[in-house]
Amino acid sequence: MSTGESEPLKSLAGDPLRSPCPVACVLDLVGDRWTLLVIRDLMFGRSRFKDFAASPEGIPTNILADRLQRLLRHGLVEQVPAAAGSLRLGYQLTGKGRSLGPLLETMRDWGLKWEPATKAMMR
Amino acid sequence: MSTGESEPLKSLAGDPLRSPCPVACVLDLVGDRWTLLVIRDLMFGRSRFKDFAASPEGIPTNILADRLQRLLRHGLVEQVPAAAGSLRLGYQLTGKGRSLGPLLETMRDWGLKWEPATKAMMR
DNA sequence: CGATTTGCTTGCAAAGCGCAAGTGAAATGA
DNA sequence: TCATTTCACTTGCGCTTTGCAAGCAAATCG
Repeated sequence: MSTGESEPLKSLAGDPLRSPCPVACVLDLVGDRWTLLVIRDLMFGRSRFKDFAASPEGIPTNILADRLQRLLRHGLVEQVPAAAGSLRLGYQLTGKGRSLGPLLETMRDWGLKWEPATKAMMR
Repeated sequence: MSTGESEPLKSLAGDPLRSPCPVACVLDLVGDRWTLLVIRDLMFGRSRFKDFAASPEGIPTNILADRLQRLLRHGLVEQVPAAAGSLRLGYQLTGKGRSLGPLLETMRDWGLKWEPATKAMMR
């Protein structure tokens, strides 16, 4: 049966997709000025709220809290004990999150090539 | 001589950089929900304002105008006559803009792998 | 314990976004 | 040629998001 109304597409997390385009879908996840910087820090092995907040770009703490929630919701990040026997939780990338590595590398290489004022950090 | 104040880094286009990180620099250029969709359309050979506006994501025309200006300013896009003998102008990618191809492909592949509701278009 | 650090939340002003409507120049067609 | 339509924006407006500062309770440290 058909209603004549087409259902809006839904992402895995339940959010409506703007279109079936995979690029648009990725942008709905990480298409802002901060999210991929947090993921970059996670790739470097950082795991604590304060570590992300201490990065040189200076992400506001309310934005950081929001982005971490969003990454948890979408399964890019998970929470683990911050240290052995600690009550606090830290964050780490899931397989899905880690698989954004090539995307970050591609962005890094493009930035290095076209913006001479930038420099890659090792660690 | 030194003032004790460190100058804020500037991008090629003169905007201040948030940090020397090439990833942060790229995000300052294309880190939003629309810019890379316009570049995607340009990669597909589209060149006119109305073509971008007609894409299924439905970019608002004021945002589109703003993003095209910004892409021009940063040298990712240039203007050319829309047709032979036409007074109107169309847009096309510069070498710098076209070199974002691998980034879009990486995003597309990630989206296809992790969001089953998406589908790549050929042309 | 008391002091400090951490991981947030809240309040607020400013900026950006999204929708709809408007505008003037260019192209089209009769 | 001249009316009509299309195109490429621009404007206005309400809403959301952002960014900064301050506040706060729980966890950790000394």
